[in-house]
Amino acid sequence: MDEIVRIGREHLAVDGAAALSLRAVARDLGVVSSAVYRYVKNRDELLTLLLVSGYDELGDAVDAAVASAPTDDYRAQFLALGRAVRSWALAEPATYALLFGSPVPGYAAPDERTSVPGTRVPTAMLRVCAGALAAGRLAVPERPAGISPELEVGLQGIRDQLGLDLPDASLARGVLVWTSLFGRVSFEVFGQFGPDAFGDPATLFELHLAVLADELGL
Amino acid sequence: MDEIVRIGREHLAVDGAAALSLRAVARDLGVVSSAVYRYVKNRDELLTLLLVSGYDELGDAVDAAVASAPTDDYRAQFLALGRAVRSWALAEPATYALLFGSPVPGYAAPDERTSVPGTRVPTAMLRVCAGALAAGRLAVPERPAGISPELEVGLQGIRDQLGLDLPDASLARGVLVWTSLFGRVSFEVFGQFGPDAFGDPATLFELHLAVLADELGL
DNA sequence: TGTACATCAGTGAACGCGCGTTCACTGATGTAC
DNA sequence: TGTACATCAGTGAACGCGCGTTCACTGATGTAC
Repeated sequence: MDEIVRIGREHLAVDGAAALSLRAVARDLGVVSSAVYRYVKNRDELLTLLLVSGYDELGDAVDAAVASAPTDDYRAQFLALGRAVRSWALAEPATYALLFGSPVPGYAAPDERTSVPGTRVPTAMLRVCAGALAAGRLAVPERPAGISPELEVGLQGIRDQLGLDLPDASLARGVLVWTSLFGRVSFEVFGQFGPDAFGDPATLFELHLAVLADELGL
Repeated sequence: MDEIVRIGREHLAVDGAAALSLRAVARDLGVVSSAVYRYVKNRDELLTLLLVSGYDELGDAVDAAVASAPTDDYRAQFLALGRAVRSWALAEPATYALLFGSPVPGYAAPDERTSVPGTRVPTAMLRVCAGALAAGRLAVPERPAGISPELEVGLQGIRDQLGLDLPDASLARGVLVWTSLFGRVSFEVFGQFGPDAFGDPATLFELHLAVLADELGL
């Protein structure tokens, strides 16, 4: 039942991921704790369910945002993506923390169930870049000198996995912009900016997003 | 006793911050659990102690790295800072997670004890920029159009607090680079890059750091 | 040099709590003939 | 239309666990005279 997932997500917000308790979910479900075991194998599986549900919700929000921008305006698509990430994170801070905060101790996400939904955002971002490249609208940075053979293989891995044909320099930039975006959002969501938060975080975010778009070559 | 802090940090590594237990620390200390209360008021205070100890260790590492770069090479100072952050994070992933991961549920860090050590890294970074500016070696970006009055006040707050005279455009960039650096490091430390990690994360980090230095105007 | 006393580190028992997980079970609902 | 049976959702008791925190206490160490 996705009632379990819904309530689980609520509990994430109150207790945090590490303290997520099957018993508490059962309580809110109005059911005895052992009943939950009919639907969920154990606590780890509940976490996995929440993880996947979160990744999918974020992925949907991002895809919708990108799709709502003009098809030939790649910079606008990236800006929409960035805003969607921030909005969703601020709306769902607890689930965001589960996905992008510190790992839950003692829990390892099963790759086979999380890796696809977990890469939807970077995939969408690089697809925007690939679209811009195809349209001759991507500024490809000069190839940096220090690319090692191992790194070349790694970047090729991304290309193969996504089926996108971006040059190494753009891919490397893409990874930096991806992590920068989430770093920027995490600091805001997790309160690292301190109590004042620079007065106007939304405006500051717009400034930052524009810099990231430049950096990507859009 | 800083024996408590030492053991507490070890436990962070095994159990994570949310599951940090006074009893477990006492056990490793070879002492009955109630004995710890002679030194620490309660669990929250232990967390605060660990937080401050972590911030200070990171701050020391960063300051030392910056100081070891040539005084007139501001870009080298920034690169040293970035490498120090990454090295320390990889060496102390659990403490790093306490400082920069998801907030511990039910625990709010007391501002009066954490705000000073907590701002050492961004302070050091902006000091490098200020040095470069004074030496005429900082490329100040064009002032972005969208700076709101509230944001202007917020940026002025940073200037006042740090006693550094950097233009708004550089400060805004500084905040982005700061969050980007930690975002990039967090993804690597928290395993968000997936099992392969792009083949050669150290080289990729160097590439990224160079881009961030450019972005800062160094 | 010796005695009286205060300080202090650590003890051990106890409190009440919530947790994950297992197990044999009840009773309602649906299906087959 | 009616009966027999299988399926299935949920029950409730129990297990053993570790936790934070309080409390009255012991015994060693240090200080004052």
